[in-house]
Amino acid sequence: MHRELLLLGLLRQQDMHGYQLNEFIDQALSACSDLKRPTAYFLLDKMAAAGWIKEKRADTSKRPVRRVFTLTAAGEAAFQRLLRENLSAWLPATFPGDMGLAFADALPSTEAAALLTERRTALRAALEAMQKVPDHGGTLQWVIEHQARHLAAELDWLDSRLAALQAHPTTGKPWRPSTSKA
Amino acid sequence: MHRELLLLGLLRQQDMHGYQLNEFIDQALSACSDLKRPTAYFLLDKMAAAGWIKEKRADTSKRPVRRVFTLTAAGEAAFQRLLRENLSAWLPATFPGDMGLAFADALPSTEAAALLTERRTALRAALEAMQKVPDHGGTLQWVIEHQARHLAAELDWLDSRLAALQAHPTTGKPWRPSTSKA
DNA sequence: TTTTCCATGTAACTCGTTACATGATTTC
DNA sequence: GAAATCATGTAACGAGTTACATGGAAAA
Repeated sequence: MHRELLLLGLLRQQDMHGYQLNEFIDQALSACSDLKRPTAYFLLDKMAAAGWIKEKRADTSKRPVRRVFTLTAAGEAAFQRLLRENLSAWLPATFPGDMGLAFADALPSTEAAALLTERRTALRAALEAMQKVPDHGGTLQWVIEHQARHLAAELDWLDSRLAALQAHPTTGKPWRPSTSKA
Repeated sequence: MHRELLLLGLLRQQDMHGYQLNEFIDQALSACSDLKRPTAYFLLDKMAAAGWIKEKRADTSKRPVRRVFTLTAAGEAAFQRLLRENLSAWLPATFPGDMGLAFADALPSTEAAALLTERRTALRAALEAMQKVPDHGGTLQWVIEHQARHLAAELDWLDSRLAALQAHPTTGKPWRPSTSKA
């Protein structure tokens, strides 16, 4: 649903064609969405069929004939609905890196520490990259701040883990999946 | 990849059949994975075909004939590889709730505040639910702590946003997607 | 005896991605 | 004239989910 919200939100502010949308998402919104080109075209077609947006073919002087999309009244209504839905709900983030953590005690703690240090390096790089994203103002900036907070929390957590690993290296005694009945 | 890691990790500690795996994941690991039943069966078949696990049909006294899975040497190697891969990399979390934030300035700030307050309530509920998850010990506990930290950071951030919204209610001037060329 | 639990599976579908294909236009 | 850019699309695939189907055993 949040992909539709993204496209509607952009088109609401300004008529755009597909290529333009993709470019902007890639550049300015890479932190906040990973929408791919074919997916965007697919969704645009779908929303056009649903009557949320309408397209007009423009600029015959330009070759592949740009399809410029405009929000309809129905599209504006859908945007309002999706926006409220998204803002009011809390959707938990998923951390793919957690799976490794759960089984980290399968390794000697020195090796776990070494691997997590690698992870820390990658994390720092991501943090620095984020600080170079240009400010687009408005609540778009909220997203950047939001992510920055989480990255900071992540770094904190990693450091505390690493410190604990070095303070008292555990001897790798893994937990066991204790189901109620053996 | 992290789904395979999960199944391998569990089977490494103890032979189990599909139903058992699903049950455990649902109960103890709901915070850390959303692996569904049919997906688990599918992956088990795939990993059996790849030679990572082997099944033995057990307990003829019980009806649907349990398929008990055991890790092979190749499976152990795969587990080691996947674990190291996962621990050493940093995979960014995705926040589906961010999309609404980006367009929050489409609403009057009082309404945005009201909606975010709803979100806050849901978040608090999630936090309390997490504190009731039983302790399974080992680094499985790391996952719980990790998520708890992020939930706390999220709550912090939400509160700071809400405070800011109430301090100086903005007048809804949305940002615009400024591509380099108009 | 009827319901619930155990334990399996499969078919159809959605969503999203990768990779490929086209063709004109500006730039070197 | 070759290469990069603009702008579109499509085909094929993969992963994952929903919903459905089966049947015996234990419990009510």
